Amino acid sequence: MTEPIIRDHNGLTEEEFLQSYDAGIYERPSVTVDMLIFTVCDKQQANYRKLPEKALQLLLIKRGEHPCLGQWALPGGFVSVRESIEEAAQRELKSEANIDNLYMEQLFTWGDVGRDPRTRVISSSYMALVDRTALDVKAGDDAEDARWFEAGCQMLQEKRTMLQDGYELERLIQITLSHEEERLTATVKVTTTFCGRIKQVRRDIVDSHGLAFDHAKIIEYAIGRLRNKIEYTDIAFHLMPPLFTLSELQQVYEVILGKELLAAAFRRKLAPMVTETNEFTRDAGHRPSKLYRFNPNWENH
Amino acid sequence: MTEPIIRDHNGLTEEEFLQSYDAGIYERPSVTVDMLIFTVCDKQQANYRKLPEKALQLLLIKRGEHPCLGQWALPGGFVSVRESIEEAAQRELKSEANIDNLYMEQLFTWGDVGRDPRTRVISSSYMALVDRTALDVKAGDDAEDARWFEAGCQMLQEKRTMLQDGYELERLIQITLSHEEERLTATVKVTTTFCGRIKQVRRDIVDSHGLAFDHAKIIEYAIGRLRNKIEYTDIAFHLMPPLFTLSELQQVYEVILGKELLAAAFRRKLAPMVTETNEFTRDAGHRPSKLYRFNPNWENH
DNA sequence: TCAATAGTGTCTATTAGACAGTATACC
DNA sequence: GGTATACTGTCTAATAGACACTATTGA
Repeated sequence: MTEPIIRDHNGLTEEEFLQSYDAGIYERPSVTVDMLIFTVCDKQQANYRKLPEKALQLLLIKRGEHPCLGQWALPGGFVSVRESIEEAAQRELKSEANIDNLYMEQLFTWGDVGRDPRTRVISSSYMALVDRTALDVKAGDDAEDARWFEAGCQMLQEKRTMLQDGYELERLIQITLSHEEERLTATVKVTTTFCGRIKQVRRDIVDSHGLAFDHAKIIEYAIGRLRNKIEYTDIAFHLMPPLFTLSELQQVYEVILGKELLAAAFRRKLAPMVTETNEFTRDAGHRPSKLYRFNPNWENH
Repeated sequence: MTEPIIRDHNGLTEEEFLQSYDAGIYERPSVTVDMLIFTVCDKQQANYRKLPEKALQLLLIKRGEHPCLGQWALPGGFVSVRESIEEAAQRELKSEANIDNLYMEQLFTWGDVGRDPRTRVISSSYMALVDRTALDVKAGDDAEDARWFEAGCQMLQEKRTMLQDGYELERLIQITLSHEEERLTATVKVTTTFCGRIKQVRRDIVDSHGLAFDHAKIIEYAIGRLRNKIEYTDIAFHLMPPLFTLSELQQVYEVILGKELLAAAFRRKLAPMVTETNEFTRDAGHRPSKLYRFNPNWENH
């Protein structure tokens, strides 16, 4: 690919141009990554026969510095000019959850002007899904400043207003994050406007108790995406251990979707995504359950 | 919300901390927006009776400066520290397509280190969908440096390699952009790795003729997203004029999905999304077609 | 009249929801 | 035996695909 040498209106070749290029003339924003690291864990079982309930958990870090000192924030940090955003996200993941190889997906890049009181900060959010049993316990669990919070997301209100040529839909969504005595809550207003055939969505934080910056918005967005993608992709398996029962899998779906599912239909639908093994659960106080493994080739039957 | 005054390990309050905060100590990347402005236009009809074919078009700008001088690029520009990313995207849209109010959605933020030879550039891509009939003709159409290119996206090769605990799927996807004599092509390699239950996707540009920077990757990603979202959302209507026939709508779906659809099933499926009017097409050389309007309330029947 | 599109009816295959009913370990 | 979960069978409703058939215009 030997291209002819092209000169610009100043008579410079590309090489000459790049040598004279001054990158410092414009003010630049800072770029950070925010990690949403989700897991599913077992809650205490009520009686020896009952199965333990599952809960969706999110890793948060207590801020030890201004701004938002003492509040809980998503793990994250600045992207250096010598690493890609993905690399920064991986680095953050390694340092916060001590995990190298896990599922990670870019969610959204948040770029409002007043997001951070220090300076202009643009932040790419990434969602990571971790199998709890593979987690290094030391990270997050005991550390004074990093904790797994049980995450809940509930709709408080839905208001529809008709306009001349469309409507406005305003939903108030409450985020709850709890870890033992600690309980953080926030309300996010999600406004969907449909005006003159154009659809627009905006998110505003109505109130936020104990959650740093605009992280309530990001968490609301992430849970929505997780709920959505679990319906038509296989991401849920990233939350499962290598061997699992179909009941456990169903519980994971139920806790994320926030509704009960019928076992028969669930099994039918997920059958192609799993391979059965010859192993069974034991000592459960009831009929043992067959253990399954994820089948990565399910999409091409 | 009067919070107690909290002091950090240096004894500073948040206000004091922010006053002493020096934003300039770290090197920062530049942040830009890249706009993928899609339309659907009518191609020449072969005979007076035939309906005109539809084509998917994308707006590209000829670069008048280094780097990539003379190549075609997505419209875009730097995000200033005093505007949000959305505002920068809107501004770019206004200046390139002269449209204020249209559908826009953030796609992905590209942050590899060597993307731009000038300096470290992180770029948020936005997809905008425009009804061609609402477009200001002066923008894009005649301008020497801005043109609508017919966009095509075709799979050239699919290769599946089995690994010990998973597989790797490598697809070569060819992007074609043409405007009269001008014809740009690029090949993007999309590698999906499924290894140890972790799914990862990466994109590499294999070759790129006439397309600036890594824009081939971005275009491939955008067309994929468009194809995907048209199946389960109503975004296609942003490409339609206020009144349209169901056949036109079907043609738009067909050109985006790259396959033919059966009219009966298509009409059944889209019926709830549209409202019929009393108007008809005329002078078509065949049976007139009823005109429909988008029904923004379709989701709650 | 006929070419070309518009629009409908219906049969079939597939899938999701509902729920009853059977199976099985462990205390 | 009783409890709690595991798992299957089957009826029904809804939906998608296929395709034949009818309708309607302008040249």
